[in-house]
Amino acid sequence: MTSFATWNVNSLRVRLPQLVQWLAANPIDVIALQETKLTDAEFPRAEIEAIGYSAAFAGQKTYNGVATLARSPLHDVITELPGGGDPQRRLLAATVDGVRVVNLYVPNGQTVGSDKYAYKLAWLAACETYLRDELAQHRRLLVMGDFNIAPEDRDVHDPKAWEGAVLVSAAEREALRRLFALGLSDLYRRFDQPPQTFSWWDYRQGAYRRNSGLRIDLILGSAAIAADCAFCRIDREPRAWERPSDHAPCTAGFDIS
DNA sequence: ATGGTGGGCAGCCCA
Repeated sequence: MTSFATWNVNSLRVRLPQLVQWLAANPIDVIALQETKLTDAEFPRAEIEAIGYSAAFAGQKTYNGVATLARSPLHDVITELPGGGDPQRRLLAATVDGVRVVNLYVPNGQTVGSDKYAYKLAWLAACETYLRDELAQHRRLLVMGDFNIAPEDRDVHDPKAWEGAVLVSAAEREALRRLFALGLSDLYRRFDQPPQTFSWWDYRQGAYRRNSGLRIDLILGSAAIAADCAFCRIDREPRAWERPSDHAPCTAGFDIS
């Protein structure tokens, strides 16, 4: 079994002890991290190597930042969407053990109609073009990260309250559907799952305690790797730890022959 | 309640 995970840690500096704890308890081969909020110079490489992982990272000061940790070497690393021009560090691709792994931190979008929302949709369109190319080159492709989009109403604790809002709006879901249409499937939905399972809960108003969450952290797989997927789950336990990230880690396991 | 909480960095930005 080879296991891949994704986790928006909301500051790797703050969450490093929790990451180390979680990796000690879970046999993870590759983990994609988002919102590291560290420059590359500040990346805790020694601490990561000490627990047996190599790392590739694309960081920036204060905001965003992605990193991919792996027990095997990371090859052919890409740190931005082709064409460049975006100073925000939101994408990191690497090949590990024959699997192309794309780590995404999709823009939040703030509110429908805002400049940040337009940036989100433009970013997703550029990402679609990029992923089409990656799919043409790699039979086994995983795209995982914080998509900042709940794919369907069943991924939303209160669809009526959220109707039309950012993270669930029709244009965002359509952009995500276009990624699926490339030949990527939401691995979580390949299995029976308990209802009302989410990956993110707002820090405010006791959202986690009330399970007022959304499933916005996803693992997408190309057909070849999806066929080998044995499980996909969300581990909500770390969200209940002291001083948690607002996101839970999501894991997919594969029988890769 | 155009609030609420948390991270980062210095009175706001961003989620």
